[in-house]
Amino acid sequence: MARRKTPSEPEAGELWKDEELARLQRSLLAWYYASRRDLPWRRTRDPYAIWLSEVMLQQTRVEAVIPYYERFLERFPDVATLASHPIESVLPYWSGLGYYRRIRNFHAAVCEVAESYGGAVPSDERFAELPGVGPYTQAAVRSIAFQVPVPLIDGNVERVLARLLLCRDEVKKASTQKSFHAFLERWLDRTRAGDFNQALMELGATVCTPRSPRCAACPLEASCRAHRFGAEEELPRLPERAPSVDEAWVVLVLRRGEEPGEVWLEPREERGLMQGLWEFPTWIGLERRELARALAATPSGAFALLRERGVEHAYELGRERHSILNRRIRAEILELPLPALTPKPTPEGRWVKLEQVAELPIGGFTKKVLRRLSDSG
DNA sequence: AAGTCGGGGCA
DNA sequence: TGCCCAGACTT
Repeated sequence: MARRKTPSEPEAGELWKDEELARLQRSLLAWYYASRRDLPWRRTRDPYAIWLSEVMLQQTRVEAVIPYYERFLERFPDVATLASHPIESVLPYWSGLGYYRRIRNFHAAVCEVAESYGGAVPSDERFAELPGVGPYTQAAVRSIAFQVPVPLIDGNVERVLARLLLCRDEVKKASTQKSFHAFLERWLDRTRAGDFNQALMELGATVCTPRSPRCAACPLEASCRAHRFGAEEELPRLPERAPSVDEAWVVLVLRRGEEPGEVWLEPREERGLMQGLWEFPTWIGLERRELARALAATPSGAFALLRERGVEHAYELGRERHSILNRRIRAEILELPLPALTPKPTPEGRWVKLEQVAELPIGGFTKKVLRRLSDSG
């Protein structure tokens, strides 16, 4: 009888014997207890803190999250504290971390927990109804903070399973996710779901890495089908990424007053990219050729662009590289002496004391420019 | 199912 | 320079 894919056909995972899954479960957990990293959110059992860590860790590396996590938790240690502060005073603690929608959703969700759940994070299915809580975060918080026996799938788990099962389908496809979920339902240690889930992610983060996986150190090596066929590096299959685009910025720094003085900042629109974040006036979208030509001139080719706009003098503060999503940005930062270009406070912008910039939400690039200003006095 | 949404570190 | 990270939401 010919093999054919039907919904009733056993999922790939069901080809594994219970006995082998039980053995792999034990070696994975043993490895985890012996090798896990000491991370801040592994030192707490507080659902709020664990939830915060999971939100920060979305699409963001552990090392990048740690300082933000500690600063945020110090300022907003619990549901009641966070819920009692407006989003405007919370946003600055996310400045530079990226994906700013996450903190807006988290704040809204925590407010809902304060109002509708008496401040107690719900451990049941209602948790998944909160804004910003998707399939991954729902399973992560419920299993890690409440020991609810639900499996989870993140980028690490996708990689480990694609290799272990030698799955050549795109891991993001709904059908692949479904078969991974079915496999995990069998493999999951239901008495220690939180540890099991973290073990799988930890393995993906530290051993079963995207490139050069350390198979010799892997507790699943003997059973890994990709390793058996030397196919580790080919997996997992991910959807194609949009090609990156070069972008050139000219960033204008306007200062006034005694050092450290004030700088002129403008808020981004309340829609689209980095909504509501404050930034220096910026000319964006110059052609690479145009900026290259401008930068090639002396002392700064961008001055030519300024002259076209009636500005005669400017100091070059330096150049900066930055990346936002698929954009690779090269920026030239210019300081314009007043009154070369003197803006008036409007709803679109205002003077901000340098010591008070930290109270405004800003992005990673603005942060880099500000660091330059304080470093150079 | 595809597009949007940050930023950084590493081979 | 390309890759991808403890994803969720909108269309």
